[in-house]
Amino acid sequence: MAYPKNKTYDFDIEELARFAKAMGHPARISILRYLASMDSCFFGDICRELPIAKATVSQHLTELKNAGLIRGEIEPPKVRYCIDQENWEKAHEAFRQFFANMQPKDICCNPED
Amino acid sequence: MAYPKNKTYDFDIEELARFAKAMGHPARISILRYLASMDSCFFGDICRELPIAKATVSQHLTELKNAGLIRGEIEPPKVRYCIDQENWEKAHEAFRQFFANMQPKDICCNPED
DNA sequence: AATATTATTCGTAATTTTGCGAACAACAAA
DNA sequence: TTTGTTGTTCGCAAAATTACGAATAATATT
Repeated sequence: MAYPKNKTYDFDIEELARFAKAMGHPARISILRYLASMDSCFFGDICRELPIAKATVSQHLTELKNAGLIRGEIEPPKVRYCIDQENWEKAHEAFRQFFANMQPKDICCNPED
Repeated sequence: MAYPKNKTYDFDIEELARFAKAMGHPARISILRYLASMDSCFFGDICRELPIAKATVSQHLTELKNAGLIRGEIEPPKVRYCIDQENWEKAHEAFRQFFANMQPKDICCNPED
């Protein structure tokens, strides 16, 4: 049995999957892209960029925070959000390595194509 | 819940989210990494690498196929799987651009850190 | 024809995700 | 104190995800 059937995966794999999962929704990609294009902004600014209710935006922000990709700071009565630089770099590197792993090939599966 | 009809996102954003979502599970990351390390292999080989039932592996493979990241070819009585080179490159480029978009910053949200 | 191998599909269940409006909390302003 | 602004949380519902064993299909072997 090549892989012990104990239902776990290596840390690197779980970490990459966690980052990918956090990015696995267009609203969250939109949020990240928006935040990445500036220093920081308020919840209301993000909300105005998205075609969904504020309650839902708040939920997506929570998921991104839990994944470590963004941070939020209370500035009464507003909340300022920004990219979490450290984990953003971690994610960047994880994806970079993942794709770099691909070996060059001649032909795959389908020689007739 | 599939975004309500009048609430959509740009194609690029949806595409990146779709790739990310497909990568958002450790089993699928494992499969992709395994396939990326070789030319191609059979279902049984993939199955042996994972700590989950074959029915579940089959489901994950279907998701990766639907996302366009892999392909499967029947070679009775086996099925040969491989990375879909074209879409893999598309995904690679999409992630690369996404992370490249980040502007360099001095300090974010938390000057006291 | 009967049997073995390989992988998908079916049926089902538990959990998570996505979404919204309403209610709420915290603070500022009038 | 009352009102307004900002954003989170609550309560709920629909849909998707993840997982497994059993059944099935397709082919090769005996």
